[in-house]
Formats: sequence, structure tokens, C-alpha cells
Amino acid sequence: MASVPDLPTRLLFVQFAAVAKALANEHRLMLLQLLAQGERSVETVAEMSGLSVANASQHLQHLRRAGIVTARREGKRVLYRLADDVVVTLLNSLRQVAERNVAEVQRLLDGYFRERDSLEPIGSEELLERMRRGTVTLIDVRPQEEFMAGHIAGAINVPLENLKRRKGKIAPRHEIVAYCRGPYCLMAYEAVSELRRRGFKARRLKDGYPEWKSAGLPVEIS
Amino acid sequence: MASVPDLPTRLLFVQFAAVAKALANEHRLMLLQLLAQGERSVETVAEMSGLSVANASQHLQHLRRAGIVTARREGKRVLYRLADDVVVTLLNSLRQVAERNVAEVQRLLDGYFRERDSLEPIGSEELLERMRRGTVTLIDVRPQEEFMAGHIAGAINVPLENLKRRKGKIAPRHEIVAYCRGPYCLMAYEAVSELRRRGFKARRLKDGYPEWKSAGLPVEIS
DNA sequence: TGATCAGTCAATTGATATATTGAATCATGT
DNA sequence: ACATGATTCAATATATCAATTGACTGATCA
Repeated sequence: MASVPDLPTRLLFVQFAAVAKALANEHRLMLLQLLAQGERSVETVAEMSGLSVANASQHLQHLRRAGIVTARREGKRVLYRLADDVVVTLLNSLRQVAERNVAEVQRLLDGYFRERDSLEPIGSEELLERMRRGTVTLIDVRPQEEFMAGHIAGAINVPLENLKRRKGKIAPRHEIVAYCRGPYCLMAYEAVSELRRRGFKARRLKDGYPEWKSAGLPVEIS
Repeated sequence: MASVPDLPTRLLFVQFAAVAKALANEHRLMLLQLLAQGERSVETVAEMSGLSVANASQHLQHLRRAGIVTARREGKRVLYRLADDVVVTLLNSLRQVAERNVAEVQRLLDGYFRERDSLEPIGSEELLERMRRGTVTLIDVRPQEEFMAGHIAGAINVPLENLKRRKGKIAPRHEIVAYCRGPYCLMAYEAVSELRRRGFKARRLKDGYPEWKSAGLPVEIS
């Protein structure tokens, strides 16, 4: 009764495993989060992730061979991007499984990310509704270059660095909502803490730009 | 401007990578497909996958440490099962990425699985509607033990082995729909081919039991 | 044409993963 | 208590992966 799998089925599993192998490295996952913001050059993601250019290049090629990202040449530089939106779904379910089932992740969330709950995240439906009524100011705390590559429609860019150095003159009449790269990017957490310290009403958007974009909600470029 | 990720964020990526590492092996993916049918003992999945018991045990423990499966002891045996339904989603998006992006998978699908399209898969909505009207006979071609552990409500069990040996006396008035373990399990394909060779009207269900179950559609046990 | 910049390739080293083997548990029946 | 069956553990050899280094290629611009 031993229904040992036949050859073609085994080959398929080998291919699926190849995709999983490409995801099975913390640096590549970090590169994917960066690419989830939009197209980026090798040098850019190398600098943002703290990897050497050669190392980042090899990781990106690994991801490309697995069909997770694609690359195109533009002049001197090579620009990488996620292959399609299914990749965002894949990364999200990976995150969900880790979050729900791995004790270590729970510990990290409960510890370092303790403020998570106290910062009352707002959902996308509620944000859309309040944007329509104009009762909220939406800020994107990512660096300017990421903002310019694409952001939530109606958001204004206040990079976290500027916010902390009080460079932007923020005096909104309404409550502030901050967002960044996604649920595990800490920038929006920090922004909300900082704003509250200064006496503003501030909340965090539950998800980040990649989730918003992949949900088909309105975005802008530039 | 090098926004190198901070420590807690890096630790989270390490944890996500650990989950991905657990998926990054063809044998473990095969074990997961088997466990997607329901709870199974180490010995059972070892036999079904063609792995040695010790090897299967170690792979299963790897999956357990990653929070992808859980185990419980029942007498002499240890029964493993998927940790939750998010795992099914994760495996499906992994499959989708591989399917959409990897040339090798395309080749396998177009070659060995050539009959795929000619076998006109039926969707779950249409199947439900026709089951309600009674205009279809639904057969589950998985082995009896898998059928007994859970199957689509209203299905009858005709294991592929029996079907091929003409052991079951099939004389349905209606069209036959066959299903098995999922989109990459070949048993339903073979069953439909065989039935058509004998002159029956037969189609394949688009997805398999795990997808049906995880979609919350009606199932039965025993 | 040559200099420069962005990225890739190849070779090396150290670190991880995998399958096998045989011994060690742990619960059960005699 | 002892024997048995099911699973896990420990040790090993082989294979694969990751980061570094320096050389190489391709596109741009003086």
C-alpha cells in the first residue's frame, strides 16, 4: 500500500523546494522587503541592507533564478523588482505562520514590539473613510526616495529622520496616521511614539505600503 | 542615508527565514502534502513518502520546531498534523509562485501533465450546485485510510488501485467527478483517463481535499 | 580610446544540511 | 519485570550554502 510518489510529482516538489530555498535566508527576506517598496538597483539595496555589493548581487541572482524577482538593465545599473503580486501574498503567509506558531516570534513581538497594541493601529477601510471625509492627516515616514517610487494616495512624506530632527513643520488640525514598509518595519512605531511625546494625536496604519498596493487600493507615484 | 536594519527587526527576519528553511526541502514538502490530508503517524508518512522512519521523524521534527506542524502522542504512536490552516495558504502561494515564474515547472506541467486541460477540471461552486441537484457522482480516489480520515461530503471512495483493477463496480447514471490530494497529485488525472477509456463521462475536480476543507466547504469523516 | 562606474563571475573558506546507522526512550501487552 | 513496537536521539560522512576577495564585463562619458 506504499504509494511512493512517482517521478514527475517528485520533480515538482523539487521545484517548489527551490523556491522555498530562495526564501530561506534572512538577508534575502530583507532584500525582498526592500524590493516590495518598488524597483531598486543592486547598489541601493546593498546599502540599505548593509550587505556588500557582491553579496547582495549574488543573493538577488538567487532570487531571480527562483523566479521571485526580475531584473532589467537601465544604463549602468541593473534594477530588480518583485516578479509579481503573488510574491507579496507568499511573504505575508510566511509571516503569518511564523507569527502564529513560533514562540520566538511571539516573544519578539511581545517584547521589543510591546507598544504595538498600545498604539492602536487603524485599518485600511477606516483610513479610506476618514481620508474621504478629510478628518485625518496621513504621513509616510519612509525615506524620500521610497516615497517617490510610490505611496498611498493623499499621503505626505515626512521621513522618520526629519521627524526626529524636527525638520518638518507639522501642525495638523486632525489626528495623524503614520505608515511605512509593513507590519514589521519599525519606522511607523517610532514616528507615532515621537509624535505622541510631542502631544499630537497619532496612530499607526495596520499594514504598510506593499500590502496597501497589493490590495489594489489607491496609490500615487512621485 | 544607509538605513541598516536594527537588531529586533533583524531577529524577526531570522525567524521568518527559519520557517522558510523548514519548507526548503522536497521531502518535507511531500510530508506536508500528506499531512494536509489529516493527522498521520510517523510510520504512515514514512511509508507513503518512501523515506526511512528515522529520516521522516527528523524531517517532521524540523517542521515542528518551525511551528508548521504539531504532534501529539496517542499510545505508542506520535501523530503529526498541520499547525493551522494558514499553512495550507502558505503552501498554495508557494506553489503559485513556482507555477507562474519557474520555467522548469511550466515545462513539467506542459509535458508530463499535458492532459491537464483536456480533462476540463470542474470548480467547487459548480460541483456543489450539481451535487445539490444530484446530477453528478463524486468519487474520492485516494487510499481508503485517507478517505476515512476525512473527505468531501457526499463522495464515495474508489481508490485508484481498485479502479485500475476494476474492483469497484461503477455504473453511475451521471457524469463522474474525481478528486484526490490536490492540484499536484496525479491520482485524479489517472482516474479520469482510465474512466474515459472505459467510456464513462468523467472530469476532475479543480482542487483536492485540503483546499476544499480549508475553504470551509462541507466535509465528512469516516 | 581610455577611464570610470555598476554589476557579475570564480575560487576559496568556513558553516549548515542531509541521510544513514545503531543505540536509547517511552508506552503497552504478557 | 520483560519483550515488543514506535519513535527519537547521537554520531558520522557527504553534500550544499554563504561571505569574501579579486578579477572581469558592459555601459557611459571625457
